[in-house]
Amino acid sequence: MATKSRPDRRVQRTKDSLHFALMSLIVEKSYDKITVQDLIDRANIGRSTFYAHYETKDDLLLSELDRLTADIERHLADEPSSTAILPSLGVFRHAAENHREIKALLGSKGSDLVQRTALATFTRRAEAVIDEREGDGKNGNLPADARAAFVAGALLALLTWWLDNDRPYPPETMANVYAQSLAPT
Amino acid sequence: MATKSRPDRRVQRTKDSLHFALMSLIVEKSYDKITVQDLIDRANIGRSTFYAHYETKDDLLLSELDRLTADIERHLADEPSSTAILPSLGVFRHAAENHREIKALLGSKGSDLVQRTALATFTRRAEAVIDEREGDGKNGNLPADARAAFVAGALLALLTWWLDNDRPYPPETMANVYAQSLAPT
Amino acid sequence: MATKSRPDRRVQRTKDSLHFALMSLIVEKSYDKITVQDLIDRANIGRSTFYAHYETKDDLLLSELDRLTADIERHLADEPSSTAILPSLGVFRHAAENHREIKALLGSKGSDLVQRTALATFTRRAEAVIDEREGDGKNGNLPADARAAFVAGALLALLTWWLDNDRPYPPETMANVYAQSLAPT
Amino acid sequence: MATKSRPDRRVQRTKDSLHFALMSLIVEKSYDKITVQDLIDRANIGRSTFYAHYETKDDLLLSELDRLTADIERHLADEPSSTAILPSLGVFRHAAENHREIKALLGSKGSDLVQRTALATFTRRAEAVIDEREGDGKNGNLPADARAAFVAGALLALLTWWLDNDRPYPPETMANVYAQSLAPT
DNA sequence: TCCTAAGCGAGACGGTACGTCTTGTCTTCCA
DNA sequence: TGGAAGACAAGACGTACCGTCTCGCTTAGGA
Repeated sequence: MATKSRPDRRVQRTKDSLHFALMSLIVEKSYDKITVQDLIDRANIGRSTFYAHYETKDDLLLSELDRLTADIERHLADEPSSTAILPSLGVFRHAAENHREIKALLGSKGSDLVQRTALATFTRRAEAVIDEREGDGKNGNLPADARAAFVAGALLALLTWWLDNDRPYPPETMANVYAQSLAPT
Repeated sequence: MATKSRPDRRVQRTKDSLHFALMSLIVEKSYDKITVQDLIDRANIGRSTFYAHYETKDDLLLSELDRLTADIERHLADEPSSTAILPSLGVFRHAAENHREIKALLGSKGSDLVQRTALATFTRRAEAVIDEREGDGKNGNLPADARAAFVAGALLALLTWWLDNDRPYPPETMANVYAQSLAPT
Repeated sequence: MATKSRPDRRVQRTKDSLHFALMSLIVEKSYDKITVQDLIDRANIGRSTFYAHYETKDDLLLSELDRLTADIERHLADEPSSTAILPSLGVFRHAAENHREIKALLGSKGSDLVQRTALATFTRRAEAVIDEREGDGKNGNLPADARAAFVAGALLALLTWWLDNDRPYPPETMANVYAQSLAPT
Repeated sequence: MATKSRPDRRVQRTKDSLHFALMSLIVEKSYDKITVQDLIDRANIGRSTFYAHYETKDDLLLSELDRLTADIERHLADEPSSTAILPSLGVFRHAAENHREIKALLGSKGSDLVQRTALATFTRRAEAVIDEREGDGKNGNLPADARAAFVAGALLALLTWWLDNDRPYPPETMANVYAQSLAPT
């Protein structure tokens, strides 16, 4: 039969309200002090409506994160990773443009869930790049997974520090710190 | 008047019970699923006794952390930091010896509170070392605080990854990954 | 605006459960040994639901009392108070009919809060009657408030004693004791 | 040997302190808001010292009560109970003399434990008097126990009301209210 | 254009954990 | 060596959220 009726326009409106509510609340207090009640009050929706769309508060957060992750992964992929394993200039530039949003999620007000997810993304990407270059044989004596954890952790820590301190240097400087702190591969 | 009466021996016994309870529980489930009730059941103490000694669950965690931080900082300080800014071999060796405890606190079962505290410790230490070497003029064009965030984040990420994956390589290999991934200073 | 939304049917069900729970518990142990936990276990409701409807355990008790007080006051008012200031036969008869409930609240298992409230009700009523008859001039030399306290205390004590001793005499005898023990006005 | 220790003078000192502490606290807040901690703070004694002498807070209260009860019972017994079953003038006079203490225990700030104990004392006494007069045959048709409950309750209520309202009339007036409100026996 | 199913707000509910408070017991230290 | 100090286990308190639920109202979209 497949009635597959067109999705109700109201659903998207509700999700948008929640998205907006979360981002506006996270500026005011750290993520884990935000309650579901806060969210639904701010979004002007009913309690059950929230749970109709998201299983938990973290579920909502992850749906925010999905959009950001996609963006960042694109930046990691697009840029030719010259010397460094993870190309960072694009990431810092993107973070500068959306700094309010990204700082909220990634910074000290955010959730460690975001940090963990981001670290996993970076690590996966780094591992892929290393595996690809493996043919060189260079540094083959050092385990690839550990090296991936290193570069991913370094980049994420640098990015988080930069945002938490309100971007004291331009993206170019940050990319330089990253590239020149790493041993040439 | 400074009555300064000798501390009741029972107090230490209670704190020890709680320390043991926390460490044994964190092996079973992640830190933020542990309730105060779990702790006092395991430690066989009364609810109010817990709150007589610690303000919150996090307070207890931090008191665990204090001991570990002191240990690790000693290892960071003792070792002559040859090339790398943060000398890592001692840290990995120490972590290997106390891996159960440190994995519990630092790993994915632990709290991001521990991660944040450890990162702050590492960063502070790195900044001190960089400032000290500043005389060299080398790399003086790159901001010291950002470089500190980089090395601290990299070391902590590497350490956390290593412990979470049950130490797949010996400490010496890990220290090598760390040292050789960093650009020579 | 007077939104005056229709009362949720569930609310009444919850209150009924609590009413029933209290009355069934007070038979088993004296009122002040009953905990809020006992009540919500017996009523099969959640802890916060209890506090959504009543501020404290006493608040629930008073809400029970309100119904009883209304009943009793009606009996005091309806009966032509022939000789005695407070007409008692109706009260004893009413108490006989609802003896389980009234004994629970008023008797030694109940709370002194109930005693105090009942005494206040009786005293108020007695004072009203005395004031009304004041025209007679009789006994005008004795203070009305003290006389009211006397008759109210006597009736309440008699009633309480009667219930606590499982009504050893019929209501008519009790009303006689009351009426004939009082000096004719 | 015969250590047969003379009661340690300190014991009496401790009890006195507690007596004083209770009486001074009951002026400030109602009996059941007073905690054991309040008592021992005020009396400047250790917690275990309190429990060495009294089983509970009520136990201390009852020990206060014992002294008062003895006094009052003497007044009930001494006076020739002319017409009324319970002779009241002595009681009111005694209560006037010790009004601070007796109001504290018997009044609205006190405990219903005191009320119950006092009521029992009065009732027992009244029953004794009625039994003694039984020979007359007068009123023999009315049950003695109920009549005792009546007169005891009336006297206690009158006394309590009088003290709670800060003795608005002299003891003689109160005794008159009592005597003339009762039917002549 | 109507009508019906859905989405929705409002909020009651059972539960769980919190941090506080008080009780009566038990241990330690001091005078 | 006995009493003051106070740590302790136990458990009730009232509060805060959670995730589920029931209720009518509103409203979009297919007929």
